[in-house]
Amino acid sequence: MRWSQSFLVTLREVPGDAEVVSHQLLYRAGLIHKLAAGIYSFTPFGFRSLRKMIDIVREEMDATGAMEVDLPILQPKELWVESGRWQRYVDDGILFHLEDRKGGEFALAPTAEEAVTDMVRRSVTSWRQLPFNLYQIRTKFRDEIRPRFGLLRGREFLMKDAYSFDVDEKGLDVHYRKMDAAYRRIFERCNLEYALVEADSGAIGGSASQEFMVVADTGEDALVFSDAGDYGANVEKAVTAPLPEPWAGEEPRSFGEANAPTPGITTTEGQAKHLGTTPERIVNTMIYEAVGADGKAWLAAVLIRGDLAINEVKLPKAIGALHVKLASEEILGKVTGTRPGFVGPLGLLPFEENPISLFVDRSLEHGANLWCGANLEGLHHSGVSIPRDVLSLPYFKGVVEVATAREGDPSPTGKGTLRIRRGIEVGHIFKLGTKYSEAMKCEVANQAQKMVPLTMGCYGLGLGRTVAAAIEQNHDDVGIIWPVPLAPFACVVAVLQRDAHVLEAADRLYEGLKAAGVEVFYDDRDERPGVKFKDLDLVGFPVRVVVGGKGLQRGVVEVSTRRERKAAEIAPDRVVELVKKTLAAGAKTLVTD
RNA sequence: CGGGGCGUGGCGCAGUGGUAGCGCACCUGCUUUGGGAGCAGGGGGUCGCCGGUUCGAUCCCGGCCGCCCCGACCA
Repeated sequence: MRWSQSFLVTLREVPGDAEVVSHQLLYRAGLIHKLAAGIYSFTPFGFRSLRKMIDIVREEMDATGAMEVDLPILQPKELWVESGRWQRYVDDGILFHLEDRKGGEFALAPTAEEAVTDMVRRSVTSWRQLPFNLYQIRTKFRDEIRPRFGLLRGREFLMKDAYSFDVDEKGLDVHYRKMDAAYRRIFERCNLEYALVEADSGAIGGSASQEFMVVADTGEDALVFSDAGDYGANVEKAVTAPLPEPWAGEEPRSFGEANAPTPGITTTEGQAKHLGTTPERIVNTMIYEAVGADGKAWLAAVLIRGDLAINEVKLPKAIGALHVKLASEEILGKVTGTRPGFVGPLGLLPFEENPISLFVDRSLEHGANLWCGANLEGLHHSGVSIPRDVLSLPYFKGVVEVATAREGDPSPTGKGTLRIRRGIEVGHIFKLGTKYSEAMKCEVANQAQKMVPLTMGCYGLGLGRTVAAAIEQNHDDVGIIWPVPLAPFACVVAVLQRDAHVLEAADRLYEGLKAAGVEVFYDDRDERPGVKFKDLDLVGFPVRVVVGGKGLQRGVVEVSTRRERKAAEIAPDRVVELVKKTLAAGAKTLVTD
């Protein structure tokens, strides 16, 4: 492909709405265009990279024995009502939905569990037809509350989604491990530094789930790792080993003998300072409105050490609720008689005739000689002992583990301490179990002639997002440094002068590389050398061949890799061989012999 | 959904109650040609949309739409 005949337009300046580096570079290199918030076009160049991503994913999926299918994006509401997801997704506002001319409602699918389960249940009747794994690579739609960062969080995006079907959990394990291995190969082929973390399975539901995260400072997710290398989790899911207890070995003092005023001081730090203690000794009491699986609302009080924060993703599961949110100050006032800052666990009033449910975070289970709010404006109780004063309360319901993991906390594996980094979620694999097959009656006869719901897994991988993540990890201050497998073209030939003999030499090199099977682009534009160098660095061709009059006089052209940007002078007849060797080695450094 | 910001040529921006300007990009010519050239000439904008105030609105006011950031939320 010659530049002079291609549709490639680079930008000198960054469009104002591009915030993160992958977005800026995709834009400047002329690979994508924004059509609306979170909706992007791929140019021919951008699409070449996306296509390579597609091919890699397809190859690795096929290699596992998974079979490609094509499921509709436009899906009838009834299917989504059947699985129970319609209301939830509409309420959350994430589902694009529309009506046909007769008033029938449809969803633009954000995932395809329903569609694939429907197809399977109509075709499969016996365990003998199992197992299998079906995947597709198709556009998905999600009306994200806040699309951002270019391809990293779009409302329309390309995703590979796979769904495995087994007769039992054991079969699911096999599929899950295969997908895990395939994902590792995919991200390794893309030259990505990635990490595996345990994740919350969120709205899709199910038991085990793992996220594949590309480590990048611009990532939207916080990841928790053990520095011993044996633990990783999304911060939403992360747990720690029990924290050191500052009160260990102390004799519990009696309750309330040193009650102290804390007038107008509502922050934990402020109170600790005022009371001459540390935040670890302050009990924070948070009142939540919880909604249970039966749709009933109730109130929960959760106690946590003052130096810790409650993880509101972990909380619902821990206390047996579906959703939680912090109670309004009005409700808070009704059950505690005070305002935030002075709430404590003792003497909490029933709410609408139902006693409040009290939970204690593990960090406080053995706590002694603590301070807590007195449920009176400006007063704290002293000498609080959790086992003595709190665990005995009639509305105490249990000890839970709901603290947010922090940098430096001990790893739950017992080895190492936790570190927090940021990452971009590029893949997510779930063990769904029978959630959808039960809801949608997708059953087969097992060997004992009993009808059983199929055991499912689902495996998502964001393709555009992975391409963007690859740029986040592979760039410098002048442009993209494509990993060879994702580069729009592996190699570029640039001609510096349009003199006949120079052009002729460049043409010959370009044709020679093409004939040798190298994916080569040819910058044959009538531009000054400086312009070309800048553009080629920006677009990020892994290997560059520069043909100029001065070099030709000495019988050489210049070859370099984008990553090193160190040129070597090479005789033209050796270029094809060296370029091929360099590309085969990943184009990190130039192979010159 | 709460808070903040922004909509002016392809991109980045300035500006004014009296018919709109700069830089980059683009076109033509000449000179140039190894890291975003110089000079000269030129084309391109219903100033997001609707309404109001005004003799007159891109500017002031109201509404709407769109976009970006922070937060909440979120496979």
